[in-house]
Amino acid sequence: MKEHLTKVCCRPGATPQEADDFLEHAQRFKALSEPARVAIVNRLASCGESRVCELVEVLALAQPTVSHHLRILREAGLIECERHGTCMHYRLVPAAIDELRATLAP
Amino acid sequence: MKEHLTKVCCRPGATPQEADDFLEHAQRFKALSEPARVAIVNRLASCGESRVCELVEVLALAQPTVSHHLRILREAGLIECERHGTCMHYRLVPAAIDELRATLAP
DNA sequence: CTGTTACATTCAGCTCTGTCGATGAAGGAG
DNA sequence: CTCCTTCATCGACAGAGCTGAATGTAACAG
Repeated sequence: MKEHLTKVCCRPGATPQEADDFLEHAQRFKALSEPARVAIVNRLASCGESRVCELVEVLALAQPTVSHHLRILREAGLIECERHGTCMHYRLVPAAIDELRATLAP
Repeated sequence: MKEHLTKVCCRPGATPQEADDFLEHAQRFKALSEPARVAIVNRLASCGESRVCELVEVLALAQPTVSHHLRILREAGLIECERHGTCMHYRLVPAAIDELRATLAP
């Protein structure tokens, strides 16, 4: 798939670098392509930090499902976590959100 | 799924309206969750307009596949089209891109 | 040590989605 | 009218992704 997108623009210099960018940007957007994950990001943006058990209660989803979504957001670099005793505290990575918004700029 | 996301934030006023927003935002992001569609948007942003046959050549994908992606972007409101003889001319809807970027604002 | 709490991972079922060949529809060209 | 070009739609298949029960892991209490 990736190598199919190597000559995408009018200008001659458009090549494999752009294909990588398209793939990377798509992966970032895919992390936000699920309502539950948008809700998690919204919650973290509002409250600053949340534990997993709080998100489970708020989203009304099973705990493994929430952990799955948190993993996807974490691997996309949009959120990060830190242990506090037995609890995991999740929070946004503002720079990643800014970067994602920048990819939509004209 | 939608009704699961009705009590997502700390503040008491967070309710079904937010659930709808999460679903709507997720659908917009999903439209950009595929490298081919990111490439299409990038192409239209660079060139202003493109015909389908041009996109087929540039993306190296089958014509039904390209039409499929164009349909998803069109139904998401991110692009629009117009007939010119036997050709369809596709272009971006800048307002939709702006709105999408606004949903990532703090 | 044992037990408990909080979370991650594994596994299996199911749905959704990307892909493309075949076909259909619409608009010129002759 | 017929033929050709351009694009949309249909149908089928394979792969990806969401979901949750069961299980594993880490940290703390006693």
